[in-house]
Amino acid sequence: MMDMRRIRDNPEEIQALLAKKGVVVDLTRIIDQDQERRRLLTDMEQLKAERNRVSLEVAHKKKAGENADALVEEMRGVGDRISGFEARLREVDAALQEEMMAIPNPPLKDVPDGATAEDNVEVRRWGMVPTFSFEPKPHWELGEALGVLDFERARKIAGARFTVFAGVGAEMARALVNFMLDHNRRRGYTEMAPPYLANRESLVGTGQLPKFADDVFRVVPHEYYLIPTAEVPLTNLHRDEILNEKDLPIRYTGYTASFRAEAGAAGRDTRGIIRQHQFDKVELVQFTKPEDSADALSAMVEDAEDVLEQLGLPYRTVLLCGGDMGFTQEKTFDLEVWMPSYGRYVEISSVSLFGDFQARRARIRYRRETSKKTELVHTLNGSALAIGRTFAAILENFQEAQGRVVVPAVLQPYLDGRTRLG
RNA sequence: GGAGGGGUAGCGUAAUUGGUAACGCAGCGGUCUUGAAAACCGCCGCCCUAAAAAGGCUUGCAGGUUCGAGUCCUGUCCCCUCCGCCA
Repeated sequence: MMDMRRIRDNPEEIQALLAKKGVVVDLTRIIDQDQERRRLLTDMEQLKAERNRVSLEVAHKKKAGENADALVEEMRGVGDRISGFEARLREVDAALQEEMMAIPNPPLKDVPDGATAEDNVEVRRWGMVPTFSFEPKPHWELGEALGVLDFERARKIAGARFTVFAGVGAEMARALVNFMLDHNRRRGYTEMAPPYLANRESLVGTGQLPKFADDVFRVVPHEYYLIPTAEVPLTNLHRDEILNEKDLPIRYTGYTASFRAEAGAAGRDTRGIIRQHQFDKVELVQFTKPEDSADALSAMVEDAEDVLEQLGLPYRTVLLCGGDMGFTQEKTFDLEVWMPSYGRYVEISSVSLFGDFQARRARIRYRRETSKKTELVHTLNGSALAIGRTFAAILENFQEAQGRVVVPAVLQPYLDGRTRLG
């Protein structure tokens, strides 16, 4: 959620920034609502002040054995007026809240203009795109032939867009998780293993709800949601908390499964394991002071990039243009791994800065040592990395003519020294 | 799931028949001291405000009764103990 004061002070600037995300909003109504809200609030508080004062007087009189009926009678009317204000305030508040919840986080000024992924700006490219002396196979064919991916049986168990990692495949998926967690831990992140189900409040906090209810799985009849990313539980670790300045930055890494309904993506990436209802991911989450968040973003991008470099996978890093960004982000870098079957780079990590947008929704603050004031923290997160897509990239990039696959050196210790699949 | 007990500031505890949240510890600042400790004084929940004053809010959460609710009523969440079930 945005800072209302920011909207009040610079509506034109906000509107221009939101336009970068392709969002057109009329802020004048919100500004009017906010004005109305604050007017009601001050009027009501004045009445409450009167009530508090007179009630105390009643108490004194009664204690002294005097009659206070006149005052009580007078306050009865005040009480009714307060109730009236409260009711109206509730309405205005709810309406304003709903509007505010629906406004995306405006991108930072240095986010490039553009409408689609075509307009993203490549900032870095690493590694050699492999060339093959034979016809390379897509990962779904390699995986089935090697017996490490079983789509058929996953369909029987759950349905489309699910995969069974079988045998050595399961081992390698787990090796990837362990490798990434160890990697991130060595770079200063504390490992956390959170719940995979979260309540409504948590999803509102990170921004998935109320607007994107169609994208997440809800566990009926309970008010639980399957987490669409570890960002939800890891960020909500500190919801409704006031952190100590000296504890910042706080850095977490965690492995979880992630669940996405992908309601709008029917027909895209239907083959293979690129787009699944359930996938594994190792996530990075960070809480920083506002002045530190920009540097933290760059560092987090490097942390994720290093995972790919350790694995030897060719990738490029792009700065997303406004039109390709999500609802909650104010700046996002995507890491895209080379995927031979696609003949292009495919997103394997997304590293984002959220400013105080999530912190305001989730009430995550810290106390400044100097001023003793509470301020909202900045939150960031990024994948390091998506396990399924990494798995697919390894199969495709490191395949050999006979259909065998070379295991990256850094994974071999996690696989009893195994050098190849197949 | 059932029965009972309990949620008050970071922690531990108070609060006459309903009368407007108190105390200790910890923490912060200060006095004193060569330094430290002790002692003493002050601060020590949140919001609103550029800030302060003033004001409002705050006893898990949401409602209700009342001039006034930590206290009474309803709903709900969480924790503890026991029973049941269970990886």
